[in-house]
Amino acid sequence: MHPYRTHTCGALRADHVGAQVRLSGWVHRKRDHGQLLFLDLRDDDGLTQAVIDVSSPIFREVERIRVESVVCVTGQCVRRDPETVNSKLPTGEIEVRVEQFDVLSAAAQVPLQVNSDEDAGEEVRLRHRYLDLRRERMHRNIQLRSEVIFALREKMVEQGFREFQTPILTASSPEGARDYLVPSRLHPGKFYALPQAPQMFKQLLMVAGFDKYFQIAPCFRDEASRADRSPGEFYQLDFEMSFVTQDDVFDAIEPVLAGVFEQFGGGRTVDKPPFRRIPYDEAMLTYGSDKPDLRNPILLADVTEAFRGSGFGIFAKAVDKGSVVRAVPAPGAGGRARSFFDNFNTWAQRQGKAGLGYIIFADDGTPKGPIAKNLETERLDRIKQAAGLKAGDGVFFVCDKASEAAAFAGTVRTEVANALELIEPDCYRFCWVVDFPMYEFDEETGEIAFSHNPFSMPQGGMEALETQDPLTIKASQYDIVCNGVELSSGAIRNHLPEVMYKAFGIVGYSQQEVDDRFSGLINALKYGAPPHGGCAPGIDRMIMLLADEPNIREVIPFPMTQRAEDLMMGAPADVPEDRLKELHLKLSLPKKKAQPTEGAGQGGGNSGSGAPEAGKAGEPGKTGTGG
RNA sequence: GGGGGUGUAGCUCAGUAGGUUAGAGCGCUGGCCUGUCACGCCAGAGGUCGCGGGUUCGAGUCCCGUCACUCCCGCCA
Repeated sequence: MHPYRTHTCGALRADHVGAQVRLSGWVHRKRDHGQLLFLDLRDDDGLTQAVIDVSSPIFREVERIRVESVVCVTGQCVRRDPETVNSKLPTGEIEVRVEQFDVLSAAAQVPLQVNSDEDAGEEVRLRHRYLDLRRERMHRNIQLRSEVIFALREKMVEQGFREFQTPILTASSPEGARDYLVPSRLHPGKFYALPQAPQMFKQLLMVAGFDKYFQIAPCFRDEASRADRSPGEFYQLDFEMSFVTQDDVFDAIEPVLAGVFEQFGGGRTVDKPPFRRIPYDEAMLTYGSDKPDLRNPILLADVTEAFRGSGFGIFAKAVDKGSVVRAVPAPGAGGRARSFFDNFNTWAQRQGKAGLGYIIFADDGTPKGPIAKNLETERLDRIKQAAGLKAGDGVFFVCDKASEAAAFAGTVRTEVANALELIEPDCYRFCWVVDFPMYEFDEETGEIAFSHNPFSMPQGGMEALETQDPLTIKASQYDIVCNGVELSSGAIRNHLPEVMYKAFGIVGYSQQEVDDRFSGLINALKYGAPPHGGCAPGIDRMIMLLADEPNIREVIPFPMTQRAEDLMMGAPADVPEDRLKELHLKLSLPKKKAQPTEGAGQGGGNSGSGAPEAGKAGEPGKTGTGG
């Protein structure tokens, strides 16, 4: 007999009755009746009940075992009496009579309860992640993650893609997020950067003639985290294709995404390819967002003209000064109490906005509310028409500069739909947002800047760059969005060096600077580069959607805290002086506020992390180069 | 960098208007219980109320500072 197990804990069924079996696993739960004891034994595969009674010489020993200990149980698989069958368990028709019992590893009292759905605090969960991951929900999430990634690989290969690896130690990429840096021992004062994405490498693979690339790519960014943004590192399904148009890219990835969501979406409705395509400008106007949630039926409307020169002075004046008015319909809210609308107004003010005007159309169509009193019937009709309103509806108004109005109307759209419970349940709604602007005006610097990826091909190519106002040029840039979550962005790339120089010239880079900063890529483009493009959907976010988790850390086995610390491993950590010396580094730490040093660490007990208290390690990253 | 929330037993939380001995459930320890499956019953141990300072006759509660976790803005595809 195998020293540990003949079966896994989810395997035994009625047809195993009579067999001599051996199971190993964790003691999930104990039910001690004094003369009779039940043990639920758990492993990756499932749960099996083991039973022993007082007549056994090892009864006392089994009785002493603590939950979460790892044990090996040997005995006969027996059928349960019909009245004691547990229909909730796949193994519920049988149980194992304990004849031999070996403790493989005893557990101390656990700091969080594995066998409970009760949520533990995030800090405890992260500090003892191996215990947290034993819990059913987390265990399922991580298993799902594995299956989704396998399916993605399978489907990408089916589409003719090949998987490649690209360097982790690489050069700092000039645009975008802050890099994580790795000091070089052999090159004093120089640093590698961890890739924010394998962007340039995948383009170089295209130049190298590999037609279709993909990678489950780790990406590193030293930026603040959010509920949907993992601190430090995350994964993308990174891919790139040669000799393609935007439509070819969409055609390639849509079946992969739709397929995975179909397969793992738990029966929720999934949009069929081709997904809707929404131009950026329309997205901002109609949804108030560049990542529209299509589950939300509310469509915004521009009603600026209805207020121009109207009796509602606040808006009329603002419009004269260049503001716009966006209408956010609240379908069916006409019957709601006045307080429903006023609460939105106070909510808006708490957000630092001027307020949120509204009109209520009663069931007989009578317009009510302070704004309605100041508008003539023609104006009201115009608003009704533009926003698609009917009797029994409400409508909110956002009045502000165009960009702010769009963004806030988008927020209101979400809030109103939530309040009215209008979000379509149990579905995945996909769309592409296309035609992003190539450039934007940077209010802070007063200069023109790339609005997204600088390596995208401007629509209209060289001619557009030479003849158009830069702020009107669109990029061949697109985002894929699911349920209002931005899964990724992608682009048809700029593969022409002259166009590249020109594009960078517009934001103030000289040819020399472009050569200096992107030498790898720009040189490669000079030796025959295929037109190419791709995209990189975020894998963690996909799994988050599939697992229906509100937080991305719930689908990552070992995430860091919001401040990018690993509480379990103690990273980032101080390093000994001689290691710094070897790397030619000298610390120049920020001044600490004078503060009596705290006593012993707050970890207390046997946290087991082994991390020395080490005071408050100064901000990492503020390292100055030596010599 | 800024704003919000949270921090009380190993875990999840309650703690009323500042008042004497800080509670509950789970877990833990001991006892009882032969068909439970969130087993049940009885008893017990366990608390620097995150930390530091202040106000007060008196602080878990009020004030200031600080730390940690978290949500949001900035930032970031």
